[in-house]
Amino acid sequence: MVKTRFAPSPTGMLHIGGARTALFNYLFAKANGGEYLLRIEDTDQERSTEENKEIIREGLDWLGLGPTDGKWVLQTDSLERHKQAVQKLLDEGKAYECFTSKEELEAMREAQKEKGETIRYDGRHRNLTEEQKQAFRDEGRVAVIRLKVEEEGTTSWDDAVQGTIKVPNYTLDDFIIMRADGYPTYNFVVALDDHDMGITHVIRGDDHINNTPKQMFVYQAMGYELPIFAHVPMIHGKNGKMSKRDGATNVLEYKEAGFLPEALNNYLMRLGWSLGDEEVISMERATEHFDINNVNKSASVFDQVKLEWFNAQYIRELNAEQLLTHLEYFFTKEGLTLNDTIRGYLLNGGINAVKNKAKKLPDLVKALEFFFKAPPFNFEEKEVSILETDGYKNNLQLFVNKAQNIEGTVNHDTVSEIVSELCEETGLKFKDFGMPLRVALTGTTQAPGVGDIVEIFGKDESIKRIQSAL
RNA sequence: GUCCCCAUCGUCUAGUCGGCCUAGGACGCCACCCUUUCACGGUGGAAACAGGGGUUCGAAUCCCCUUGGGGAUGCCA
Repeated sequence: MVKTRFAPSPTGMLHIGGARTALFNYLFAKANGGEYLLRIEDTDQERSTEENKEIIREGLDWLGLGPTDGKWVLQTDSLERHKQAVQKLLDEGKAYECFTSKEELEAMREAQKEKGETIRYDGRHRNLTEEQKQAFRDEGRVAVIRLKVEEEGTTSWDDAVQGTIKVPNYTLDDFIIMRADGYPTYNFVVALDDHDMGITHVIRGDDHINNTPKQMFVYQAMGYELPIFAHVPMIHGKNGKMSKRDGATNVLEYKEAGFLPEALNNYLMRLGWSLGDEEVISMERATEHFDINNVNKSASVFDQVKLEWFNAQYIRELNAEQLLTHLEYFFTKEGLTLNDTIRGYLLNGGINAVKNKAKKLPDLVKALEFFFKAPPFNFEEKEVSILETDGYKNNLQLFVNKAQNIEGTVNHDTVSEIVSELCEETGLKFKDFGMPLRVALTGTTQAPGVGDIVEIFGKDESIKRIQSAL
C-alpha cells in the first residue's frame, strides 16, 4: 500500500511551501488509496519549540491536511532506536568516530575553497587506531559519528518528478550521522524513520535533492529497500525568494486575512500540478485525479492576486449560513455584534446580495457593515450632499407614498415597479431615486441594489428608515 | 569555487514522449457592453516556446553548448 508522509520541522511556522508539500503528499496518498502520515522532525534540540509544533498542527488542521491515521509522531520518540542503529553501523565498521574539531573543519573547508575543490570532509579520521582515539579523548574531545560513504562511482535514482538524477560520489563525503551531543542527525534519521514507517513514496521539496544520495547510503548501510523519491519544485517570490512582499509565508496568516482553506488548497495544488485546463478543482476531485506525473519540474512564483481570485470563487460557492459561520470571527474582530434582527437580515438576503463581489472574508464584513447600523446615521460629506441634492428629499417622499399603498410585502420587483412609475410620472432617472434611497436606507453610498435592501429590511423598516432621513 | 536541478505570455500553466500549435486555458492588464453606487457579469484585445547549434521530411516537444534562475555545499531540517 502506498504510504506518504509530511515531515515538518518545528523550527518555525508552517511555511506556505511546506503546506503545498503536505498537500501533494496527501493528494498522492489519497489518489492511490494509501495513507498519509505525519512526523515532526524535532531532532534539532536547540531550535525546535513547542509553540511551533502547535502552530504547525493548527495550520495543517485548518487546511484539512492532518494525517490519515490521526497520529502526530515525534521523531525524537524514536531516539533509542536511532542510537541503536548508529551503534549497529559502528559495530559493523560502516560508521566511525570522528574527533575533528569545528575549527579544524573550518580550516579544511577554507583550504578546499581556495584550491577550487569540492568542499567535503576529507575522511581524516576514517581509520584512526585505538591509541589515536584515546589520545583525542584525553584531550577532552567528544566524537561525532560519520558514515563511510563510497568514494568511487556515481549514485543515481529515478525521481518521480525530476527524472533520473545522477551525482558523482566524489562530491559526497562521510557525513555526520550522530552529533557530539548524542543526537542523530537529520539525514540519518529520516531514512530510518521512513523505512520504519513503511513509507513507499518520499515526496518533498527539491531542496532535498542533494540530501537524497546521503540517505540512500543510509538505506544501503542498513540493508533497507529504497522508497521512491519525488522532489517537487519550490515556490518562489517575484524576486527570487518568497518574502512578505509576495504574500505571507506563514499559513495561518492566510486564515487571519480571510482566505478559505479550500481556496488556498486549490491555489497551492495549481502551483506545479495541473489537471488539463481546469482551474477550480475541489479537494474531492483532486484526490481522485492527482497524478505525480503531471507535476512540473520548475519552480513557480507565488501570486497572491490569483489566490484572491480563487478565494472569490469559493466564497460564492458557500451559502449564507456557511459564510456566516466563517464571518462571525471577523465581525467580532471589527467590533460588530450580531443580534437576531441582524442575523435575520444577513441570512435572508444580506449575504447573498454581496457575496459575489468579495475576494476575502473581510470584504464581506465591510459590505455588510451597514446592517449593523440603524438611523440616525452619522453621514459623511458624500452622503449628506446626496440627501441635500435638490428634489431628492421630495423623491424619497414620493417613494414612501407609493410604498405605503402597497398591500402586503414589498420586494425587489415591487421596488422596481414603484421607481419605474415614478420615473414616468416625474421624467426623472432611476438614479434620482436609487441613490437617495440607498443613502437613506443604509447610511452609505456603497451598498447592494435598492430593491434588495428594501426586500431584506421589509416594508415597515424601510419606510421608517427613509422617513428618518427626511 | 564545486555539485545538483530548472527554463512556454508579466504570473500559474496546456502541450504525453516530433506533425492536429499561424502555441490553448486561467489570473492580471486594456477596450467596449451591462448598470440605481461599488462590484459581479458579458464580449473582444495585447501578451510566450531564453539564445545558438545539431538530429529529422518535419521540433515548443529529442541531443549539445551558451545564458539566465534556483538549490546544496552545517555537529539545520
